[in-house]
Order: sequence, then C-alpha cells, then structure tokens
Amino acid sequence: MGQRKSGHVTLLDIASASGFSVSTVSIVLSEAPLSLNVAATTRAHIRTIAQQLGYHPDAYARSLRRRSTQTIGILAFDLSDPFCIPIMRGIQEGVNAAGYLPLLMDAQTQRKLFDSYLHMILERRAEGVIVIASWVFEETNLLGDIRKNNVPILIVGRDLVARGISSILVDNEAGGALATRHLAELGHRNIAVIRGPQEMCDSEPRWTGIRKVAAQCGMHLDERLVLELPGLAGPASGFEGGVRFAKQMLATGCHFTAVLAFDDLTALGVVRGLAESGLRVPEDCSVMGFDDVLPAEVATPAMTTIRQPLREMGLEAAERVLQAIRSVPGKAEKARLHKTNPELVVRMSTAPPSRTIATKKPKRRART
Amino acid sequence: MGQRKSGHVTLLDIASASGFSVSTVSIVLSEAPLSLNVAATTRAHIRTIAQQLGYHPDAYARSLRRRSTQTIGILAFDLSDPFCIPIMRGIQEGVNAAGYLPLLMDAQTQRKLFDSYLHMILERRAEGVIVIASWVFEETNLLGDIRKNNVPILIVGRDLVARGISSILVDNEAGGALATRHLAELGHRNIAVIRGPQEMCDSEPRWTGIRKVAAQCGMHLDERLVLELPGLAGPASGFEGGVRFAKQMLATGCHFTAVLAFDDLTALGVVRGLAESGLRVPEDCSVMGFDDVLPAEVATPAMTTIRQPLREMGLEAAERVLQAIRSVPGKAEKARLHKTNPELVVRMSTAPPSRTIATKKPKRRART
DNA sequence: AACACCGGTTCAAACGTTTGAATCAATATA
DNA sequence: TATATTGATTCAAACGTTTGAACCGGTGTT
Repeated sequence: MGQRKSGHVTLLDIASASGFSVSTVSIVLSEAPLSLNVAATTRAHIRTIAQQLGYHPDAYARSLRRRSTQTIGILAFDLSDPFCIPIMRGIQEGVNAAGYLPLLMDAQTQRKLFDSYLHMILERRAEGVIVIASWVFEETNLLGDIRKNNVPILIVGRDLVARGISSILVDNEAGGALATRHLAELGHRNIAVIRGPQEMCDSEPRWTGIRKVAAQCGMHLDERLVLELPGLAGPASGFEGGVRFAKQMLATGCHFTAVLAFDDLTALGVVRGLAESGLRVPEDCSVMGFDDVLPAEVATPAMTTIRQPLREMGLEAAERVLQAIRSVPGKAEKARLHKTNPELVVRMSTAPPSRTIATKKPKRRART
Repeated sequence: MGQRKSGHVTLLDIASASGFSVSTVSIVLSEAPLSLNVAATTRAHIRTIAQQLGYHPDAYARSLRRRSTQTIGILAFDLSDPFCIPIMRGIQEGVNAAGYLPLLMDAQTQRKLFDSYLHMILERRAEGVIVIASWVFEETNLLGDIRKNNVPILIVGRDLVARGISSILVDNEAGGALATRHLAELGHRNIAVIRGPQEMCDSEPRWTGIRKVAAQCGMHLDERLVLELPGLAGPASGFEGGVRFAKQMLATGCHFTAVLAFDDLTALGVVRGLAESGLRVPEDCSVMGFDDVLPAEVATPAMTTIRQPLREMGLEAAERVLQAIRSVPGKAEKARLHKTNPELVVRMSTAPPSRTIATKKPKRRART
C-alpha cells in the first residue's frame, strides 16, 4: 500500500550511484557547514546525479532527525467564508518569510473535523498553531493537549484571552462607531440595525460602538428596528437573515432611512429584501456592511462597508507565533489581545436620506 | 530552535511511566493486530497513562517506518477564487473518507510559490497530487519530477491530457450552448458576448457552444459585440473587464438585448458598467454569468448563470487519484479527460427583451 | 518425560536523514 | 624523524516508530 517503497529516490541511491558515502551525499545536498570541506568536484558530481535522479529529500526522515519540522498549522473554521482568505494569505506571507511551511486545514464549520484536524496538527508536530475562527466557534478540549505539548497557539477573529490564548481581532467598537458616524454625517437620523448573533464576540462591542455614536449624534434607535441574527446557522445564512429582516423592518411601519448590517453578506441580503419590496439602494434607503469581502465590492451598487485589515491581521498573527516559537524556553508569555483598526470604505450603497419615507408604498412592482 | 526536543511526549515516556517496553506500548496505542494478545489490564493501563500525558504519535516517525504517509497534496493556483472552494471541499470529502489527509496549499497565482509548494508536496511524500488551476496556469517542469517519483497527479479546471495528465473539467461547449439556448428561449436575438482569454482552455469550447446554438436559433452575433478578456491579469480582473466592455458595447451603438459574460465576476462587472450608464438589469438588458460562485448568488438582481458541479468534480478527482494510488504497480494508466455536465441556474438577471433598445438614452442619471 | 502450543511480552532491526567524532593520507612544523 | 595540522571522507548513533522474530513460563497432549 505505502507507495514509497517502490517510488522515491533516497540518499542511498545517490550514494551508490556516485561511489561516495551516504554521509558525504547528505552533507553536500543539505548544504551543511561541513560541505565547505568537500571537494568541489565531488560536490558537483553528487549534485548532478541527484538532479538527474530527481531526488527530493524526505521531509519525514529529515524532520525526525533534526527534531524540527519548520511547520505552522493554520486551522480555518470555515474557509468558504471570504473573510478567511486574506487572513490566511497574510499568515502565509509571514511564515514563508521565516522559512516555515504553512499546513492549511479547513474545518468546514464541523466541530468533528475541527478536532480531527487539530489532532493532525499535533501529530505532524507543527511548531505553532493559528486558528482562524470567523464564525461561532465552540472551544474544544484539545486546546488542553496543545498546551500540554507546549505548542504556541493563537487565534484570530475571536477573543480567547480569558482562556489564556493570544487573540487578534478588529476593534469592533471602533468599527461600529465609524459606520454610525458615516451615516450620521450623511444626515441619517433614523437607522435600523441588524446585530450579530450573541455567540459571536464581535456582536456586542460593535453594538456598543453604534450606540455610543448614535447617542452622541442624536440619532434615534427604535428598538423595533434593532434585530439580531440567529447564531446557530453558518455564515452564509447572514444573507438569508438580511433578506428576512429587511422585510420585517418594513412591516413594522417604522420610519428609517438606513440599515446598518452586521456584515457584508447580511447587508447584501438587506439590499435584496428591499429590492423585493420595490425599494432601491441608496435612493430609498442606505445600507452598510462590515468586513469588506469580495461580494460587497462587486455588487451593484457597490457596498459601503467597514474594512477589516485582514491581511495585516494574518501577518501579525504569523509574527506573533513565530516569536513565541523562538522563545519557547522562556515558557508561555502572557496571552495578549491585539486589536486592529477598521477603516471606512465609502462606496455607492449609502447616500443622504431621501425625503420619502422608507416604508412608503413600493414604486415599482416587486421582484420575486 | 527545534522545539520538539523539550516538548512532545514519546512512546519511551509512556514505556518508562508504565513499566512496559516501548514495543508493547506501541502495539497497544497503534492498535496493531498483535494488541489482541496483550492483556486487557495492560492495555487499559497503558491507555490511561498515554491519555494523561497527552500523547500524540509522531506522524513523522510513524510514516517513516510505515513507509506510507496517507497524504494527498492539494495545490490550488489561487484559493481566493471562489471557484476553488467547493472543488477543494469535494476533494477533502473524498480523501477523508478514504482515511487520507489533505495537504492544502495556495499558490496565490505566483509561479514561484507554485513551484516551491510542489517541492514541498514531493518532500512530504504525498502519495498523490491534485492541482486546481482555475485560471491561467503555466506548466512547470516540476511535473517531470513528479512523474519521476511516480506520484499520481491529476488536474481539475484545465485540460492537460496532452501532457499525459488526467484532467477534470466542465463540458464548456455544453455550458455555452445551455446559456445561449436560455437567452434564445426568452426571445433574445441580438446578444453580446464576452469571451474568456485565449490562454484559458475554457474559452474556446464555450464560444463554440455559443456559436452553434446561436446559428441554430437564428441569433445574430455581431462581431463588434464579441469581445475578449485579456489573459495576463488575475481572475479578479474579470470584473474590471466586464465594466469596461459593457461601456464599450454601448459605445458601438449596436443593438443588443443581452450580454453573455465569460464568468460570474465578469457578468457582475457588466451589470455595474450598465448601471453606470443608467441601464437596469434585467429590464433594459439581460446578463448571464458562468460558474455560479457566491457573489453571483448574493447580488441583486441574483445572477442567472451556468453552474459547474464543482463539488462533484472535486470528489471525482479524489476518487481518481486514490484509485491510481491503489494500483501503483500497474504503472500509470492512460491519462483521461473527464467532462462534467453544467447546469442552467435561472435567477433574476435575465428576462425577455424589452421593446426599448439597450442603447437608447439613459433614463436615470448615471451612478459613478 | 518429551513435546508442541499459547498468551503475553520484549528484542532488534529498519525507515531516510543528520552530525559529532573518527579515520586516513598528505603536507607543514618542530 | 616524530608530531601536529589540514583536507576529504566515512563511521556510527540517533530521531520515534513499527513489526517479524524470539523469548519465556505455563498448560495440554502424547
């Protein structure tokens, strides 16, 4: 079954083909310090043979012997969330630069897969682990094992400092504030808000930011227009939620000129819901998202949103674990929280409020 | 530097803690056939100790000895392309079911990274490789090395059968035909087409399918309305291309009632371009995409498109390499091409042609 | 009493590398 | 001439597993 038996070329093959010992071949091909002592002709000879045999060192044997794998595990809770990709790329950039190899896994929102991949990461002796948990993420008891084997771990997208794990996430309160201030400056006074699910740590601070600025600007937050996404379903469900809530808001008959959605997908759902009720964005109602993922950018009208510096967060994450790895003996430094700065991206989905009320009768026939 | 030295628990640790030999411990923990011979009390004892020490077998040592890594390399040319995700998931599903571990890598459209990751895959002794090459993909000479080490390889999203590599991709001609027929049935007679870049193997057959059905249905394909995306830029550039081409089409003054875009992102670009010229979709002009990725689904109006059975393609890919792995001794079976069936997904971006000409003067002010 | 058998356990070699120490011939130093 | 130095190469042990073969004390068969 194991197909290496027949397959791969080893040092021994090259040794016998070249007439030198395995040691010499190893020294040459791995460019060990000792290779300076090896005759230039020998070096060349060995290299040629290796080349033409298509030799690639066996990472398993090498790591076993060297007692180092140069590997960082990246475990994404849901890689289909566009949110993950830039983070992941930032991480890659960081670890590659340090000569580390990222070991990428996608738990597909399944707790079972998450655990099993965490196992894998441990068994593969990753020297550090970065978890990307964009959505609801139940903690696993494996985190204990990780610590027991003292592998540095870090999480981005969730605050687990309380559990002793360094975390990186956007400053949600600032983000919520930024969004609200943008609407206020456009002249909106009556806004609807779709909050994130309770299970997500982003939800609360974002809401706080919104409330503070709203109060400060004299905006009205009608509680009938403050809805909350359910937590159980996956990230894609944000869209459905947006559609449903938009209609629900209109049904209340309350006056509003803008909707602040929890994230971009929800915002896109709101746009759809409004459209199905015959309302246009931004003419009849402004809509804002959060995150700045691809679908928000390519939608028409392009979505005004709050960008998370995802790539930078990934980079930061990489640097943090690498640093933790380098200083292992000094044992775990205290878990720290790192907040990054969100940024307002103004596009086409927001505009000054129109004189017409959002709940007035549809002007065009609804599209189903 | 290598932090395992201090870190991980080994069989030896458990052996000395339990008083049994390393062999016995290994036999128990790896559930080898011999473990039936081990006294039940011994088994329990060893297991408990392993548990409480947080033991995880070292995949490196194990694979080295077993001469099998149970690993499949997945190399995506650009994981930020939403197209890749479902394929990747299909693959995962397939390999997981067979007890294999996917080794996922993202080349980020960079040739250099692609090569270096292919190296990694070889060094990590993946027993098979699946390449997901959604976009332009220059072949690398490393493919030779892969064969030299006789690792089965397969590519999805590109036809490399000519180079002796089994390939899986959608039946593009059928897809093009499907799209065209849909527009014909709605009553469109004058359509504009945005072809894919020449470098992509999807472009030509898709165009063939379009031409055949167009001829068959008596549709007019004005050559001034047939444009071609440039090939050098990345997938994200499809959007820009769509925006630009939409305006270009309008500028020709030619009559058209629908646009058939190469892929969903391009189609979204077209929608934007039309909107910026004051035209609505689908009232003033229908637009179709291809692929059925997330942004197409959550846009408003939702995009009518041709779905590729991506997940199934991934699954198929997994099964194919696994089968190839199982039958190594029988040497490489002939490289085969597998075409999957596309499917029409009718949403809101297409409608019967309006009586007004697409090129008539804008009705609303343009949005910039 | 000699033998085979069996349950339970351990020996020892192997997987493909790396690397500190050893070897050995040749040259330089005392 | 004996001794150190150097340059080029090899020895051999080790990394943490797995596993075929060996061991060993006991019971059952003849």
